[in-house]
Amino acid sequence: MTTMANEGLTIAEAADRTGLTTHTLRYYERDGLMLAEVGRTSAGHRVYTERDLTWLVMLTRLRATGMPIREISAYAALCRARDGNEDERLALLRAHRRRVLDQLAEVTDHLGAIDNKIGLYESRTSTSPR
Amino acid sequence: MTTMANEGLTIAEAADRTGLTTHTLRYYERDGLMLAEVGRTSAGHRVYTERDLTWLVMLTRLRATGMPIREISAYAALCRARDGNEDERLALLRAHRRRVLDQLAEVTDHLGAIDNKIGLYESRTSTSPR
DNA sequence: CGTTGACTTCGACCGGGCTCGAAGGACGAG
DNA sequence: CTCGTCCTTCGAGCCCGGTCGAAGTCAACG
Repeated sequence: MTTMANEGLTIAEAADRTGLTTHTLRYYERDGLMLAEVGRTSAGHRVYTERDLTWLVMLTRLRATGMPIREISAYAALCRARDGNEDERLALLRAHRRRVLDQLAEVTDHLGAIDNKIGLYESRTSTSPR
Repeated sequence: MTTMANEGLTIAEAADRTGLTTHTLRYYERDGLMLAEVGRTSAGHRVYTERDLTWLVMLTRLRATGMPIREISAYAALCRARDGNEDERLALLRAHRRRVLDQLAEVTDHLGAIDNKIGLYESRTSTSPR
């Protein structure tokens, strides 16, 4: 099974392209993380569109920056409710952005301290820096 | 019970000063994360020294930058084995440093994409930026 | 002395985020 | 046909990093 029709990928292809596993894709869908219902073939097999893929990339970014599944689910629900809730979505994203920035700053700070420690070891042993 | 003797804190004081819970402190100790055996009073109560506190701060930094418990345990073990294993410790820290840097870069990248998304919403709704 | 209260150990449990396996259905290749 | 592959659902299991509670001990205060 290569492509199906053209536009419309199998779950395996979607997994390939997103770097997620088929198990994870099904899990995300179950948990209401998809923006829109994932299509099915007559046989009941999932069909992913490019739109789905695009969302999965965004979803992956949100996950990779630490947004909890619950919150992504909430965001997806807002998007699904085609309403004038854009400000809510925006607020959600902005709150996330803030948290990520804070966390970046914190990690950077900790990293500095770790670097100091590394510096101490370097100055005490024969191991040359870098 | 306030201070005990002077220098030498109870677990509750150590918890206060590190921001960890007493449960977590005991858990860390059980898991071999401490640099040196934590002292005990005659009654069997833990006594934390300033040295312990200093290490707990470092430990917290390692955790906050994502070093797994296992690896911290390995590092602590190296430190406990008073040997010429400084190069191993250094290697461990440098590997961690690398991972943290990579992760910072990745998160920053994802954040950029999220910012773009935010920008789109901002340009589409009445909500003012900032 | 008795009561308080902070401590001890031990082992069970929790929440998040997957990860996996069993059982069964479709379909194309040979 | 039959085989093999890929899919389906469902529910259980796993790893991590704590988190909690029960039951017991000890020192100090009144």
